[in-house]
Amino acid sequence: MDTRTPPPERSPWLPFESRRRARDEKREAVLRTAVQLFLEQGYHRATLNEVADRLNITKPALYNYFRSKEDILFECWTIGQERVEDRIAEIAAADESGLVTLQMLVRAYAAIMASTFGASLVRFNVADLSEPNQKATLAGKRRIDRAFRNAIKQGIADGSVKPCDVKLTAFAILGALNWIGHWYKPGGELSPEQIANDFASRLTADIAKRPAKKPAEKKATKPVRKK
Amino acid sequence: MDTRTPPPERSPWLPFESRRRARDEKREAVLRTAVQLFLEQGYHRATLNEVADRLNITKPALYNYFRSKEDILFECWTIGQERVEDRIAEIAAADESGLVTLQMLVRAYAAIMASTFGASLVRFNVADLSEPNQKATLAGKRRIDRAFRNAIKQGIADGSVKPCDVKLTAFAILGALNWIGHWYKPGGELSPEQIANDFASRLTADIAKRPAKKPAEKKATKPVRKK
Amino acid sequence: MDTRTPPPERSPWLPFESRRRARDEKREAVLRTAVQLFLEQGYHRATLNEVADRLNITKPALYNYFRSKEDILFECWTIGQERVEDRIAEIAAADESGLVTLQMLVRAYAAIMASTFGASLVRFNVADLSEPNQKATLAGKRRIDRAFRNAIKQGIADGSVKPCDVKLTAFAILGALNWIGHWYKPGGELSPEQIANDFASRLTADIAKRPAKKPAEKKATKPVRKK
Amino acid sequence: MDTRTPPPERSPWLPFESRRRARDEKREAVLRTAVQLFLEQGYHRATLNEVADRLNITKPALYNYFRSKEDILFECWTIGQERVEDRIAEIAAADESGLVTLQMLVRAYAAIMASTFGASLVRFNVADLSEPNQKATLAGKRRIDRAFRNAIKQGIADGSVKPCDVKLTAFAILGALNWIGHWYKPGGELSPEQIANDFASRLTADIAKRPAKKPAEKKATKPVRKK
DNA sequence: TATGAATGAGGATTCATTCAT
DNA sequence: AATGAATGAATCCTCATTCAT
Repeated sequence: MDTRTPPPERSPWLPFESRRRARDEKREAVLRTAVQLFLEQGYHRATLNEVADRLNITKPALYNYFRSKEDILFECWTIGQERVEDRIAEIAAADESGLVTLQMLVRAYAAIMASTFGASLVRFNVADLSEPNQKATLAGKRRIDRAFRNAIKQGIADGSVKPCDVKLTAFAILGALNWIGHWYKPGGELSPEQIANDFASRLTADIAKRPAKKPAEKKATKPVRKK
Repeated sequence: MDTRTPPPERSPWLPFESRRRARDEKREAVLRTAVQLFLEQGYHRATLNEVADRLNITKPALYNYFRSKEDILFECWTIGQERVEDRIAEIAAADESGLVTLQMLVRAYAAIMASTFGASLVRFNVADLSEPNQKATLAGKRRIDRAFRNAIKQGIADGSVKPCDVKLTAFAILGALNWIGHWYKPGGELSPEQIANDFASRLTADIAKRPAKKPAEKKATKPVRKK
Repeated sequence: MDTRTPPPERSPWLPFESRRRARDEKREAVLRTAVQLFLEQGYHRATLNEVADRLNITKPALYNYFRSKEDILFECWTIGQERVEDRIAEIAAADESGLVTLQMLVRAYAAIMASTFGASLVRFNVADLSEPNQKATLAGKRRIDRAFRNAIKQGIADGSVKPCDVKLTAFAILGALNWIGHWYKPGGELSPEQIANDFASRLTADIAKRPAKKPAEKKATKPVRKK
Repeated sequence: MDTRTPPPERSPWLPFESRRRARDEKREAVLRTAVQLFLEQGYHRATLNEVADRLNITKPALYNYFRSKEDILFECWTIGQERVEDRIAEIAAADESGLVTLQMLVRAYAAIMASTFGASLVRFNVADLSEPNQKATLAGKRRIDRAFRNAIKQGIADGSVKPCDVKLTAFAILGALNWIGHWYKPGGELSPEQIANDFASRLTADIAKRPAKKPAEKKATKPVRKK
């Protein structure tokens, strides 16, 4: 409907490229709108009609980009999940001490929880996904869990974290973090970064061997002995 | 099921009483079944037919006890909420120090979160309630928030709690607690009481002025070194 | 249901009689309440529960007096119909001229239309009755029609009425009368009797041979030549 | 669906136009079917399934054209009402004497009553409409009433009508007319036009100052002095 | 790619009616 | 005679999804 009459001197790939890009942009727009609506009203109350309306398109048009409503739901969840996993990978690559790693995880995860796609991780209902997608979801959740638990275990091993029940500790920390997805409203007193920094120290205070004073903003600089 | 064969000296009210009791028992049975199903499948996927089936009655029979599906949802929520508020009132009446009060709140709330009606407090979607019921729900949530914040404030005032950001502290604690409603499965390694006791000390460790001895479930034992 | 343990000194008939009377009174009360409600809300919108509520009894109690909702509807209609037929018979027995008979019919029918049971004759929907009852209803309507047409025919024959299309004349008169059942509200400016008298002359004015001066209130005194 | 192969000189709007037209035609088809069914069985007994069946579509398809069953009911009523009001406006514009105006109203209204949409005006139950629609309905009925009353009043004023009780006269006339909606069956001996003409003279005979001899068919030719 | 129209599946709700007490 | 509880049948309506254009 657009790039008709492509100027002959341009590579024939460009229109294709730009077309793909346009398509991806529209896909994303749908997801952004949908995740917003799902969070506002819940997955079931939100209708595809409403999603389409907000985008000034019609309902069937959505099916050019997604196979089903559930597909949209799952992709929203996936985006959040990928963001988390990317950060986890980055942090793992930093190869810091257990405590510092944990603090970095907390900070990163807190920030994500304050975003729409992040909140979708904890506010969507797994039961609304198809069986295969449920599995993927649960696997993802487990990976996050594992990242936190591993950091704690490592911390205990490297002496940066006091011995403690790893599972419960991880649950407590993740619970506090996930809750952000429920109470955080953009435009409040605290920015996501402030919350993230506060939680990074707060949630690790009781298990840090050396009273982990506010870990630095951008980087956990505290020279806790590297593993 | 009841006082059939009424001895002649019994009050003529008994049949009435027993009928009322039977009715209340049935109401409760419906709520127990419904809350279970709602937690398993989510409010929208769960159908009244399924609720009725599990109770070996027919769908319209439910309407003898509840006005609508939403009514059932709200009553489930109400039961959980009342349990919490009852405990809050009891704890407030105990008139302990801020820290101890907070620890008692944590312990009580954690235990409730590990029950079905408790979990419904955090796993149901407020958007699924009618406007007036939404208001009631939010008011209830606020009262819980306030109870925790007040305990923290009081603790700061009476010196049992370190100065801290009251709001964020409460959010962190409540988040860890609410998360129990998502991960706790009956029959796991830890009993609700164990979780409750663990969290009571864990979640207050970093803000307790004097090494929060593991507040006794029966007794506070662990001499955790002061900071 | 029966005369168990009849008090020995009283006639065994009296309790039975009075019981039957009580029963009949209740039946009538149900009908009065029902017809009222049916007229207010329409047969389908009116529920038996509401009928029962207004009588301070419960819904199943109604089934002691009637076999079904439709039964109630039909009996309401029957009462109205009987009232009409009784008057028709009386008037026929008076053996007056065609015109006078017609005027008497109009007056009588108008008054009935201004009553609840009368209005039910024209405001209930025949389609809501069972097949046999529909037949009875239609037969009744036909008898009324016939009474009016006969009076007109007779009037033409005896010279008290101008020659005219009998069928259309009857339709016009009955239409005006039936409409009363729709617009008459008790407590208005005009009493049923006033309306009845007015219509008696109004609706016959154009077909009366001799200008039918207001026929007298109690009796159609106008000495139209007797047949 | 049609105008494929658009001749280049045709407006590009045609496909749109034709689609809109198709839509309107379908809407109308639904209304025609529905009004028929509602008249046959009554609004409540008639189900949307049956309406859809008669149209060879499925029930939910109806919701492309109407918001609810009641919406359909109301639109049926509206069509009838508009037909009446259009004729009223035309007749008012003719600016004839009161008597002639009245006769024109009677003739027009009688003809409409013999149509399905006209009959729906008097055979549907106002109580089946939503509150706002009830108001609209009643307002419409009042406008019709007023048209008739005004004609009578004007007739009295201009001397073409004998002094009389305006309200009762209008009731009598409208009653006779409305009754047509109940008894008229297409295919009977009399055509709607015949009925209309008959009633036009019949219902005004008793109040016409100069014995209104059969007012002419197309036009009230009787040289009643123009106002 | 986008749309209007249509569909199938399902779900909550209402209500007359019955039954055991 | 009356009641509370239960039922079965039905109906409206919603919505994700598909299809022809």
